[in-house]
Amino acid sequence: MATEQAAKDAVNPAAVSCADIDPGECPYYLITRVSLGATAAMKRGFAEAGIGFVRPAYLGSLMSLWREDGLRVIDLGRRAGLEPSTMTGLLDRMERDGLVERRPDPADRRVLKIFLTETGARIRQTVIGIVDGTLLRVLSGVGRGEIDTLKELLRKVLVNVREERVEG
Amino acid sequence: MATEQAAKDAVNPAAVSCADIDPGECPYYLITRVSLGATAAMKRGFAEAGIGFVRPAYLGSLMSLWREDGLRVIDLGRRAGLEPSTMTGLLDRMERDGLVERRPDPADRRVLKIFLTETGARIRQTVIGIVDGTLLRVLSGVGRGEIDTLKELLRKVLVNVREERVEG
DNA sequence: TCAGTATTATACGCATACGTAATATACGCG
DNA sequence: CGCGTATATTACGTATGCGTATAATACTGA
Repeated sequence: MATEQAAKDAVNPAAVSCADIDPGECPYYLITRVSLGATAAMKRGFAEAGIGFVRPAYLGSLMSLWREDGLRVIDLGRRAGLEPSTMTGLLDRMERDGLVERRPDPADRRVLKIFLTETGARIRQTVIGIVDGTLLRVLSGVGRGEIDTLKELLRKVLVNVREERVEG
Repeated sequence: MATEQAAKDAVNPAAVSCADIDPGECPYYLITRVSLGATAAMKRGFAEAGIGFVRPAYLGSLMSLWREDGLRVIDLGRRAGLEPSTMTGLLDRMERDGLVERRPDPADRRVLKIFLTETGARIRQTVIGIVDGTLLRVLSGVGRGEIDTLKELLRKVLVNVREERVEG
């Protein structure tokens, strides 16, 4: 029956409950610690490659700019998944570190367009290599199919948390 | 053959590469955004339940103290997965918000033991209910077996990033 | 005993992220 | 045209986390 199938596939409270208070069993604990640990691994990867001025937080913006240079602050934030107010400080640091520069848009004086510097453009392949290498290490022992599953599940959760935000 | 099996199970670079620069395909992007989104959802859950003074960052420490009250700062940090220097500020805020208190240990004057206040102990069931409820929403549409898979994969990754840290 | 080392917690500076408020500019409608 | 609204960005305060340095205390071996 459809009902039985639905019940079978439904979330089982026991599978997500943190009532027994074992961090290793709490998805929230796992996600946040993995996120912190992966960020630390990225930071170390950049430092060891001699480009410690590239911070993990820059990745979303750099990736977006490598794909399309000269984006507005707000569009860059949308693609990186960050609030506009977060972008200000981030871009301050990226500018300080010589990766991007802000240029006014003559067509709309409210707008600043973000452009890669020569350095920001040049490090592209190096950075991608470090990100991929770090992911290989962090995901070592996880099979290819499992990685696809992981990505699929995380994408689903990401949709849920974004809807949460909108509803509120 | 063992070799063929190993090759089959090995991480496929194509599965983790961020070279095509699509955030939705990059596990690092997914993990960090899900972590931020889940934390925001927890924060909202507490606020809506009228206990906004409970912050998501307190969860690891609260869970540990509900299990065993009177832990030292360093042991609390180990269980919550946080550095000692991070614990100082966290405990400052938890103390300010009336959830815990520091008490000297007569047996070792370097040590401060952390105890739940009456409030900190009383909110236990409420907090666990909100955490579980938030996880149910965030994981809605994800089947029970998938959640177990997700947890298993995250635990494996967590081990990897912790080894990374030690080796460095 | 006491000199050297280890442990515990904190202090401080920095990075990263959010929300709210303020500022400057653009746009739409009468 | 000009007024009210919308948009883009920044400013500011706060939370959360790390690393390094420091202070106080404990331990250990000669």
